[in-house]
Amino acid sequence: MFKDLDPLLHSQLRLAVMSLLLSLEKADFTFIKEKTQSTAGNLSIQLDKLSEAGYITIEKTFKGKKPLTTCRITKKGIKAFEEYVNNLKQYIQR
Amino acid sequence: MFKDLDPLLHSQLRLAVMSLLLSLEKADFTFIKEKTQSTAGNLSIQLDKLSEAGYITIEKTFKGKKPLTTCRITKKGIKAFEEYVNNLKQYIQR
DNA sequence: ATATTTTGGTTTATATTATAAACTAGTTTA
DNA sequence: TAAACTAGTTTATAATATAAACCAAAATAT
Repeated sequence: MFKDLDPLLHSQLRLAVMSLLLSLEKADFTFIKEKTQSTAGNLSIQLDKLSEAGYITIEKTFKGKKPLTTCRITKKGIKAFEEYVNNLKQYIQR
Repeated sequence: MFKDLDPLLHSQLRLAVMSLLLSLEKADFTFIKEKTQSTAGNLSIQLDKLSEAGYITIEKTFKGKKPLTTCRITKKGIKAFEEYVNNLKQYIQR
């Protein structure tokens, strides 16, 4: 009846990150932080978890002299997101 | 951009309970336990939290000699659920 | 030139939440 | 009458989220 919801995606911040990346090709740390209104510490940890799971890639470079962390969603991440949304529909569809 | 998701509803088990009650008028403990595939202990705690928040009512009676715990969703619960779903749409709508 | 603040993060500690295991009280079945 | 089952609750532990503290380099102000 109720399919399990991927616990990695069933988190407000991680879901927001995935939602952003899904429509954006790529996004850097600061941009994601602003859009999701998260603290840097929390975002850092949640990005690591998504990366750890293979749902996003994290690339650390420099823009001029400043560090730049760029995130992208992976195919695996897109698939997981879609499945999550499908499962979630069972819970919220009236 | 991303509205906060009511943390009380952003939990797989509590959301499933609310989803059930929304379409069912009332449901007893054992029925909810079966439908949600949850353990009694976890369900007991999550029902208390929903009740504590005023999202459901819990009525304890007896069916013959056995205890019977009946749950119903409240108006406040329905409203909270609808708002949760609305907010959630920002995250999952493609 | 040097002290102060800002940027772009990470790490560590703590509070919250979820879950499992153990327990209670009474009932039915063997 | 002992064993097992029903219908839960309570307590302990594991997992998660979050905040606070920290770090290094760069930019800005004095």
